[in-house]
Amino acid sequence: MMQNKPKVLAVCGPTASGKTWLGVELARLLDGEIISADSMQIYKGMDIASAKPSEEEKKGIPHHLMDFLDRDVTFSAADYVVLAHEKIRDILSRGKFPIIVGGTGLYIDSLLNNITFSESKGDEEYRRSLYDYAEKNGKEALYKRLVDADPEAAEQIHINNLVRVVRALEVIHETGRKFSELKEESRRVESPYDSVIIGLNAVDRGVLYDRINRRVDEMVENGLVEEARQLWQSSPMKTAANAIGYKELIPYFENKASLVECIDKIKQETRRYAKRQLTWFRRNDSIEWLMIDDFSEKCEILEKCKKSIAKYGII
RNA sequence: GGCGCUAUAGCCAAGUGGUAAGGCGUGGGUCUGCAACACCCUGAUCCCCAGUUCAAAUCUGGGUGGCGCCU
Repeated sequence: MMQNKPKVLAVCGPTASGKTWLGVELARLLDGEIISADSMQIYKGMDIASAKPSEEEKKGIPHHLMDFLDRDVTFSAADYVVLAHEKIRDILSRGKFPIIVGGTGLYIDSLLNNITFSESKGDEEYRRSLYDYAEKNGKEALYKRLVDADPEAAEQIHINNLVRVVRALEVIHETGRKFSELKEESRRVESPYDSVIIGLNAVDRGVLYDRINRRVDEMVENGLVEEARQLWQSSPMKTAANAIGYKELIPYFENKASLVECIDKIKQETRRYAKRQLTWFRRNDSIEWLMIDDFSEKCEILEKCKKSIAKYGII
């Protein structure tokens, strides 16, 4: 363990677990600034669906990498990592404490583990040709190409996972190297940070699901449907098109489903998303978990959190 | 009160004599440039009782529940 690496704090957990609130409180406590690690809050607009904090909720704490990209721009974990490292350096140079807050597991892990993504930026045309190939010859045939080119990578990617098979082949095509080798090399450089990760979760899954359901209802009260309608009628989105809360409402706009049905769908998709987030974070055993249903008051969570980070010498 | 229909996993639902499809949800998992993505794994002895038969979720009778109609 290197001694003089700067300390960085991260708050992760499933959606609706209270990350935003805890992050702000910690920032106030530690004289810190927040760097969002959320693949949707990155975008401008989409305020309600992505549950961006209001100015009031931010309590004057600077929030970085949030609300700065146009919706028609593609963004990825590789882009995120570059920007986030910059922000951390910047915050540290001003003597402030960087706090990463978000639910996008890939972003957080890539940043904290200092993953260096391969040079391959993505060749749209080649990518399309791979999908065409799969369409014409079957996904088995495409998978076979990966097995031949990089058996180690093929072993780790399921034959049905077209998206990943295509990406691996694309990287191999562009770099002339094996995907599995590049992946191996990407971990070589040690992280420049000494990170402490706080994870928020509920012992009782039902507690989390109730919060999600309630929050979706609040979003609707706050104008989610109008926000969605505007996006639906406006420019096409790239990465942002994946956001939960918009695509589920389209059947309603097209008069193919009732509003209630669509809202229920949003709740369900959000619950499933939370579950996936949990499987992602749970495998990281360096996370200090805080169970939100153990506390009746928010301040108790903060107190418990202070104790957790005190162990790492942060306070 | 009478007549008809129906009863399969949390929900929807195939199967009409040979030993329970599928979908959804749920739970678990994978994840290195779209990650709020993509993908994988996951469950039942068929309402109850009796009978027919080598063999019944599948046929017969009765019971119970639901749906519809009639007086």
